[in-house]
Amino acid sequence: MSPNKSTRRPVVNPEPIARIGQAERTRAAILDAAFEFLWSRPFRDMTVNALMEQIPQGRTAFYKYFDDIHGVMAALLKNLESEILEGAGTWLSDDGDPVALLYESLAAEVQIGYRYGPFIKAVSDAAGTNAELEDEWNWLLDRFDEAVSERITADQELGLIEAFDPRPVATALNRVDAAMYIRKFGHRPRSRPQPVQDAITRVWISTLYGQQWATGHTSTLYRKQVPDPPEPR
Amino acid sequence: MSPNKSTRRPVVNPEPIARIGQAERTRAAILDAAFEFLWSRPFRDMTVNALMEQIPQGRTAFYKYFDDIHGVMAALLKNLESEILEGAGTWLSDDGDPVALLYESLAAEVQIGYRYGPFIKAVSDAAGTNAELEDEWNWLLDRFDEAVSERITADQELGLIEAFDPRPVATALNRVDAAMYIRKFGHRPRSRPQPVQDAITRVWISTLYGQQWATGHTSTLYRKQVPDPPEPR
DNA sequence: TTGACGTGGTGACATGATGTAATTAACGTC
DNA sequence: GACGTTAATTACATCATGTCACCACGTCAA
Repeated sequence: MSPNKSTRRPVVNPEPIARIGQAERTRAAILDAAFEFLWSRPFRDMTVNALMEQIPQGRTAFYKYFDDIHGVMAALLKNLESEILEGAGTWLSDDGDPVALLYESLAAEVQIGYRYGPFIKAVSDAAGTNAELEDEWNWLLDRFDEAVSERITADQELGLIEAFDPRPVATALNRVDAAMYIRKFGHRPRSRPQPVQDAITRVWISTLYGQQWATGHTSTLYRKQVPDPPEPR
Repeated sequence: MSPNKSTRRPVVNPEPIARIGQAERTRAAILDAAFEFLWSRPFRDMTVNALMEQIPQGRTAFYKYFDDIHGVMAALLKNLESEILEGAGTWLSDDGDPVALLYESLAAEVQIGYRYGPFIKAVSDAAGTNAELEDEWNWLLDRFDEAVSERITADQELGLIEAFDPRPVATALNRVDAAMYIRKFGHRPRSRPQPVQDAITRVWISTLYGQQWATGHTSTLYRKQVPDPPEPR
């Protein structure tokens, strides 16, 4: 292991010890600043300047870590992707009463949609301004469509769901969810999650398993004449 | 009625005759150029420059007619609004078999969604980049929600639709449509309209009137193992 | 100790889109 | 022929973006 004169340097520990992780920390600081920014302001106001004013480094340091502002969104989306994906997995894989499992899945998904509402809206907005990000976002949504589609097919073979072309219906149902999260949870103050969950659940269950299963699963009894005001906060 | 010397000028015909309408024609030319642009390229590429290169006037003439590029989108949206609104009116107002009327309404709406797909996507994208336009777009969608909600309430009182909070369900159903048009008809080549119409129809009818009415109204028989390729064009 | 090297960061600059202000050309009216 | 109005242009200021050359600092080998 003794390096001779012609060896440039040992391959181990190539980076200066004291500065290891500095790049990672700066990069993480940018991502944090972006996420925090999007919590209170729309994506359209998020400039490189606005982000870098929140951390000690100057503006151009940004370009050491990301190509542009959409690169930040792509990175944030990737971070979140796993959490989003695992949230709604119950109905997609488990055995048991399909209606009950679907209900549980949707409830969990609505929680995630509520929690990340402003960020989901930001990704959707950002996708409109950048082709690559649009592709990634659509690709993620398409994976949902595919997963739901497969589950529909399985239940159709079991006779639990009527025979119809599953893919477009899966797309339609998934779009309900995304659109509702963006619309109802995208801006603060966010709407109350319960009516959103009830509506989504009703649409999914009615479409897939039949109306008779839908009513029992809306957790609040609906009484006419009682409007529901948006939640303060 | 004879004007005396102190009268500035007669109120009639205040503009020079030969140039009457020039402004209107230029404005219309800008709107035409914008619409044509959006037919083949995404909103994010539509700059003032790109628009004004398509007509004889120079770039800055643009600002005589619109505040910015979003002003163009707002004007286009207003032009289209009437057509969009009248298309889906059948189910909302007429008497007769509600399922059949809903089916007709959705079929008409899908036609409009197909025809204006790229433009609808452009409006949606533009709404993400401008607060005023976002408000107008949401306001238009909300009017749909309100109209559908009223129709649901009416049919609930007739016992045709189960009792549930109509507003969130109306929102959810309308978002299915908008999201599907944007996703399936937003880029060219557009997807075939029929599977979209079938899926939307199924979701709406199942949710409102019950699954048993849905199947008869999907116009193509679904056979498994037959994938549907996107339409060329 | 010293000099080469790699890392993280900065300042100056070029670019491109935007929007405004002063100005002009055309034309009709009086 | 002077005047006013309208449509449009030229010149300019601004702002966000992205790149490039350079620097400061610390490590390591000689």
